[in-house]
Amino acid sequence: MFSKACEYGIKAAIFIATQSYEGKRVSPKEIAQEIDSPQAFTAKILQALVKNDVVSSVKGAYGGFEIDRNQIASIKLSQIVNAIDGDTIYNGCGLGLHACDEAHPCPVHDKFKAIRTDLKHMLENTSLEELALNIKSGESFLKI
Amino acid sequence: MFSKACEYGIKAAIFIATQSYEGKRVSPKEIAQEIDSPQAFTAKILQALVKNDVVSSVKGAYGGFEIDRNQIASIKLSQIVNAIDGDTIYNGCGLGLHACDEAHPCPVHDKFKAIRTDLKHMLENTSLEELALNIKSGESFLKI
DNA sequence: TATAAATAGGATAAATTTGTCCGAAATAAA
DNA sequence: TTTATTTCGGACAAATTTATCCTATTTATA
Repeated sequence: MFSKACEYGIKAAIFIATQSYEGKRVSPKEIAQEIDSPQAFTAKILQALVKNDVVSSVKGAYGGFEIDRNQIASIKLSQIVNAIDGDTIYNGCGLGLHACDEAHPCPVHDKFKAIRTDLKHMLENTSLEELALNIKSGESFLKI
Repeated sequence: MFSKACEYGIKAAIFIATQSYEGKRVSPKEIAQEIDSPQAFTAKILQALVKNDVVSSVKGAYGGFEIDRNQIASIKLSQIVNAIDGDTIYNGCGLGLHACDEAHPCPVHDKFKAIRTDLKHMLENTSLEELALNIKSGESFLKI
């Protein structure tokens, strides 16, 4: 569904959020351990999240990655997915046609429409807050 | 959503079905032209569809690919997707966790569940017949 | 100011997916 | 039986994604 990079990005953002609630900045090393991902690759993905204003970074000693506590609730899954994979998952054609639309649909256009709309809606209405709180409460997990 | 190979496979199967209704066998060359795909790569994908009993092939002169007219209605999209991409799209974990289930869910487990179930249901209930008939009637298109 | 710690970012490598090429095997027709 | 045609299948190549490594830059603290 999503690229590996996007999976790591989502998990990283959730972990950073949980730590930011406690006023802690985290390093790519900690993040990679916590979400079971390759460290250097994760660091690259974090750069993309910083550029797209999903997380913020502080360079130098005592630096690290964090998310403004007051913004966690307003950050949606769609922002993270967009930052890394773009919007082709829920906007592109299911069969890869370049110009697929209502007037010129691919064979599965209508069939996919509902599913993609649901997916889009879900991504746009799922906040980092609820995902992070579920992790903190032990209801869900970032690895294994 | 699907791999390029899977997109080509779905379109190829639809085209073969339309031609099989008219008793015509088709070559990878014709298929590739009709669905706008790389010919040799398409031929490889056709082999996978043959192995998984989605289409049948006839070797030698006057050979080609075809689908038994009486089976077109009973072949579902899910068979094609399974033959090429496997079932990870609607069975694997949305965040790539190896052992994600109800008891040990990833943060998006429940959010994805409905969407993936819908996707699975759609793929299992969409027949090659309806897709091929829509192409024949000009309601949908395989390229551009 | 010097030092240590941390992210940024470019270069590179490995793995996977996508795509090509060519000879072997099969088959219909002359 | 020979020939032309066609799929099969293995080897190879290109492109993309995933992953690593190293240096530059930034910054808090001593």
